[in-house]
Amino acid sequence: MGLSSTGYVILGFLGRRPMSGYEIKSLVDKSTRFFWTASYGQIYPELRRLAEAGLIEGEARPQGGRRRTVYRLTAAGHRELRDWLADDPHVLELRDEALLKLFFADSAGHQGAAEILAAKRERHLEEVETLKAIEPKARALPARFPHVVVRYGIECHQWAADWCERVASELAGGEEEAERRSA
Amino acid sequence: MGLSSTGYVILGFLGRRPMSGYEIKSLVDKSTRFFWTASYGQIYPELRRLAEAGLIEGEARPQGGRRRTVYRLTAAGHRELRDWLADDPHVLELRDEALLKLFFADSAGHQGAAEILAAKRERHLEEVETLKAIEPKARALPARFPHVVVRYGIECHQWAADWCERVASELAGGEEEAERRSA
DNA sequence: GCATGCATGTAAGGAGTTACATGATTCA
DNA sequence: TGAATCATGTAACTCCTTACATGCATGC
Repeated sequence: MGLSSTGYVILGFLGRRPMSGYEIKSLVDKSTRFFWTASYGQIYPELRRLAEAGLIEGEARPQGGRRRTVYRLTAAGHRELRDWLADDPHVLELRDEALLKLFFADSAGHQGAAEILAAKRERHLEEVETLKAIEPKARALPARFPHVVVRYGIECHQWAADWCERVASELAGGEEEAERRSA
Repeated sequence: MGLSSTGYVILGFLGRRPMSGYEIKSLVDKSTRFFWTASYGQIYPELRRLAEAGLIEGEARPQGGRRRTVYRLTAAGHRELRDWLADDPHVLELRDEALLKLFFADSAGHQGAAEILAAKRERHLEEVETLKAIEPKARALPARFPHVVVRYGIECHQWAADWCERVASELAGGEEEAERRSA
C-alpha cells in the first residue's frame, strides 16, 4: 500500500480506540516522540489520505460549538495495521550531534573531548528523567507494550550515560600518562 | 554562522586533511553514516556555500584528464570548526521503526510481538557485525576518536540486541503463565 | 572492451518542521 | 477577563534522498 510512516502511527493509535487528530498529536508528543515524531502538518493531511484510501472513517463529533472529527479504523485499516506490524521493520536511524562531535574530537583537544562527553552524558540523563516521569502512566495503561518501550528508553539512555562516564575516565587516565611523558 | 549540519561534517573531515567532495562522501559512508548521513545532493552545494563564506578554499587538482577539486580549511574555517565543537550538541534523534511496532504490539498478538523483538535483535546484531568489520581500520587511524565512536556503536547495538533477547524471554515466561490460566 | 571506481554535479520530489490563522471552551 | 487547552488546518520552508547525467582512469 505504501503509506507514509506517519500513516502507520495514526493506524497504530486508532487501533486502540477512535480519536481525533488533535488527540493523536498529543499522544505522539507524550509517547512515540522519543523514537518517532509527527507534526500537525503531517497528521491532518494524512488523516484525509487514509480516509480516501478507505483505511479509516471520520465522524463529526462536535464538543459544544467546537467542531471535532473522531476517526476509527475500518476493516481494511485493521488489516493494513496487522500487515505492517507483521512486516520486518526497516527504518533504524540515529542522528546524534554529540557523537559527530566526538568523532571529530581530535580537533578539539582533550579538554574539548571531555566536555563533549560530559554534555552527551548530561543529555542522556535528562532523557532518563523525562522517561521516568512518564513511566508510571505507561504502566497504568491497559496496553502492555507502551510500558515495555518506555523501559527500553530509560535503560538505553542510562546505558549511554554510563558509557560516557566510563570513556571519560579512561580518557582522563590516558591524559595523565601523556602529561607525565611530555613533562 | 548557522551552517547546515552537513556543513560541519565537511569542516570536520577537512580538519584532518584537504580532500575532494567525493572523498568526503566515501568517508561519510564508511564512518559517520551510523549516526550522521550526507548525500552528494547536500555535499557539493554545501562545498560551494562554505567556499563562498570563506570557510574553505578549493584548488583544482586534476588526476590526468579527470577534473578534481581538493578543499582545505581556511583560518576562519578552523575557527568555525573549533567553535562548533565547543558548543553544546543539540540534535539527538532516533527513528526506530521496530520500536514503533513494539509500541503498538498489543495489536499484534504475542506471536507478533515476539517476531518484532526477534527482528529488532537481528538488525542490531547485523550492525554489530558491520561495525566490527570497520573497527580495525578505525583503530589504525592516526586520529583517536573515530575508534572511540566505533566502539560506542558496537557496544550500543550489542546492548540493544541483548535487551531484545531479555525482554523476549520475559514475555515468553509471562505467556506460558497466561496460557495456563486460560487453559 | 567492460566493469569498477573516481569525480562532479543537478532536478525532482518526498518528508517533515515551523509559523501562522482561526475559533470555541474551560477554568482561575 | 485572560490564559490555557481543545481543535483543525495551510503555506512556506528546509532538509535530504534518489535518480540521473556526464566523463575519465584503471585493471582485468
